[in-house]
Parts: sequence; C-alpha cells; structure tokens
Amino acid sequence: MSRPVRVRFAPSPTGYLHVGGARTALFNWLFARHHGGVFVLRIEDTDKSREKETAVQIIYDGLRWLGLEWDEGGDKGGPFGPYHQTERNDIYHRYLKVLQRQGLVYEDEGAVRFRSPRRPVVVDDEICGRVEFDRSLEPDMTIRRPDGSWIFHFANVVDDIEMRISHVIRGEDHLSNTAKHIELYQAFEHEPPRFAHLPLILNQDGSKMSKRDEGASVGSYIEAGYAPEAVRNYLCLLGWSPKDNREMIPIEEVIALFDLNKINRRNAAFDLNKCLWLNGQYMRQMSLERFCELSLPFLRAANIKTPDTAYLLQVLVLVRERVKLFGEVPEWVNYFFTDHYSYDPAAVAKALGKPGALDRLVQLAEAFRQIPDWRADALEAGLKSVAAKAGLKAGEFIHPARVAVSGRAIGPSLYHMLEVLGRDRVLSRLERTIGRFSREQV
RNA sequence: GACCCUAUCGUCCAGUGGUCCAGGACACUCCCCUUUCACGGGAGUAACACGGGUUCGAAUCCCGUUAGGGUCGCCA
Repeated sequence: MSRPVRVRFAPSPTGYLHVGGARTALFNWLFARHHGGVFVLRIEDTDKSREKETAVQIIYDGLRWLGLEWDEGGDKGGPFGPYHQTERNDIYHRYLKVLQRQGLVYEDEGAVRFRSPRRPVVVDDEICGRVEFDRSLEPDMTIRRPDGSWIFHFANVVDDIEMRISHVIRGEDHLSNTAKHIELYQAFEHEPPRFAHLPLILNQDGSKMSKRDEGASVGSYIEAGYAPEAVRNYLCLLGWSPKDNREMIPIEEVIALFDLNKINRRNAAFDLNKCLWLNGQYMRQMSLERFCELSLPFLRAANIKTPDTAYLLQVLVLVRERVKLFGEVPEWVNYFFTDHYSYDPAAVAKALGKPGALDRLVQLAEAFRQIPDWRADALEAGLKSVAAKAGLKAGEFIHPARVAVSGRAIGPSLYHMLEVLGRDRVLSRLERTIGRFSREQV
C-alpha cells in the first residue's frame, strides 16, 4: 500500500510556463520533498512543433528559477526514461498490444479507440474526496491517431505506470478525465496511483487565466524582477496555508508542514498586488549580497557600470527600502553611477524654479565645502545651520539639493545620499546645476 | 445541454456544532513617523450567496436554488 513516493510534473511545451503549471509543479515538489520521495519531470510533447527546443528550455528555466529542481527526467535522465513522450513509442505499442489481446480496442477511421466498460467509476481523491462518475453515456476515447501519434490520456497513464508514479497531483481540470484514466488502469490490471486534484488559479476577475493575461507566465516575473523565493512563497499561499496567519514562510517550513489534505478545494484568484507586496518584503529581508546578486542583471541590462562593488553595496542599501521589484533598481540608482543624469522637468520647475533657489544652492555648496567629515549627520547639521542663518526652513535647501545632485524629486534620504555620493560628486554637481540653470533663467 | 467540483471581507487565507455580532494578510481610507518617496507603527471600511431542514445551538452537518469553475477532442 505504501509505495515509495514518486510524483511527476508533466507539462507540454507550449512556449511558456503558466503560473498554474508552476504551482502544480511546486505542490508536487513539496509533496516529494516532504516525503523524501522523487520528483519527476516528464515532457508531454506528443505533438511535435518546431519551437519545441526553446519551449522545453523555457520550462526548465522557469522551474529552476523557482528552485524546483527535479530528480529525474527533463534534461537529467533517470532509470525510467526516456522522459519525453515522443521517444516512448515502443512502450506505447507494447501497452496497445495488451489492450488488443483483450479485445478492448477497435479501429475507427484509422484511429484506435478504447472500448469503455461503461461502468461507474469512483475516484477517491486526496483533495476532492470520493467522486463518482456515471460512464454509461460516455463515448469511447481515442488513444491513437491515424498518423500513429498517441493521445494524452493513453500516454499519460502508460507513463505513470512505467515511471512508478505513486501520486498524481495535477490541476482540477483533469478530475473528470480521471475516470477515463482509471478505466485504462483497470484494463492494464494495474493499481491506479493516488490522485490529488488541485483547484485552479483564476484571474482577479474570476475568469480562467490564459496565456495573454497579466502575470500568467512565469517568464513575466523573471523579467519584471521578482525574487524567485517571493513568487514561490506567494504560490504556496494559493490554496495552501500554514494555518497560523503567516504570509512569509521559509520554504523548509512549507516542506515540513505540507500535506495534501490541507489544500483548499476552491479555485483561487491570482492577486498580483499581494505578490508584489510579498516581493517587497523579501527584498528588504534578504541579505545585501543576495539583493545585489539579483539586482546585477537589471543593472547590466540598463547599461549601468558598477566597477566598485563596495560603492554599489552602499548605494543598494539606500534604495533597498524603497523598491518592490529588481526591475526598478536601475532607475533608482543610475545617477549614482553617471554624471550624465537627466533632470526631471517637473522636479526642476518645482524645486529650482522658486525664487532664490539657486542662491541657496550656492550657500549650501559653500557650507558643504567647509565640512571636514563627509558624513550624513555632519551634512545634516551643515544644511540646517545654513537654513537657520538664512531664516528659512530646511526644506528650502533640501529639495533644490536633491534635484541638483540626482535630477529628480524622489529618492533616498538626502543626507545619506550625499554621504554615499561623496564630496567630489556632490560639490561638482551643485556647481554644475547652479551654472546650468542660471544660464537657462529658470 | 449532460456530468463533476466549488461557494467566509474586492482578493488570498483562518475558522471543521457553542469560546465568531467571524480572525490575519493584500488593496483602500485616515493618523503617526519622515520637510522627498518609501519602510515602519496605529486606526478604520468590508464577508459567512440564497432558501429550506437537522440541532438546545450552525459559517461549520443535510437538501434545494443560484452563481462561478471544470470536463464532455483524432488538445494536453
């Protein structure tokens, strides 16, 4: 009864990895890890498209990005291969013969059909419970096309038998199909695996999530700059819960707590907003090294050169609290790495356009030149004393200064920003800004 | 249409007959912190789909209705 736990994720290479599929993979992986079992990746590529190579690669990349490494299959091989259905023809033929010998199949216009026993079938599902299907009115299913290729239901069952799959954990869209599958298991006189049908992931409006929908593809999270651990955490929360109101939960704990019968039976709508929030949480709690590692690809893509790692880390500390996606990092830090930053017109108009703003920058630059110890607290004291002397509020200096050194109205704490930028950059940027906007008569 | 699954705040989840005039999180509103933007802290709005049962007692059990989703392919 207690066979070794072997589960599989069996995607077909469609050119993208759907979040629903990713969650199915995740739950299979969690189940395998919880039980010390094996997680198999099988590619259901019965229909051979030209894009297959890249489509399969996209699946590998998506799963690996999420940290869902498989034990067998895919590009790894294993004792029950091959793991691509197109390469398993001989096996399917062997199983077809078994059915033929029993007279359970017949030809119909060149296709091969399986003769249904038309008896009620009971699916004892780990998640949905006992479900009974009346099969008496169902048409016989096709298992092979006239061109010799195999139909999903047949190949799927044969593979699960051959690969010794103990638990089939898949989307609820397969619940009805399971009755057909069980008829096949019976015909092969093979005990069916345990079944667990996961509720589906829907769009925010309750409609079915399809390829086009925002956030439907795992690739979109990679591109936007999500942390994989955050997306994975979010996916865990869709249909499963640690039961103690925690939102952020380490994957090791999820593995320890994971249990099929604690899975919700209700479809879940994908809340991109919450996923984004969770990502922000992860960004703030991960190590600075990790933060840097995940930022780097985006900095490179934005052509931002960061030769000085120590400086880069200081910069990242400043923006870490303010971003929710790694994709946002470049726009937040670019002026730390180049003097050729652009000035946001609205920010310029607001902060530098005020009467006397440039004068105040002159005073500020003068005061900053006298500061011996270029640190945030000294800069703050310096700025405040200049403001006091002028009889103005600190803000009258802060805002122009920010725009002058960064070109924008939004950014990290001014004093810390100045400290990290360093004396030379700050002073030259102040001067440059004064010169430029005096000429332009802002 | 037939069959199957589901039904707690807008969304995700907690709740498995009394401790629930229902708890947490996201989002939203307000306040505090901060002369930027965020973070953080605090407060608030907001739900047991409906109708019947069962029971001393129901969000929790049963039936029906309605709604949503799924399956009925020589797609997977």
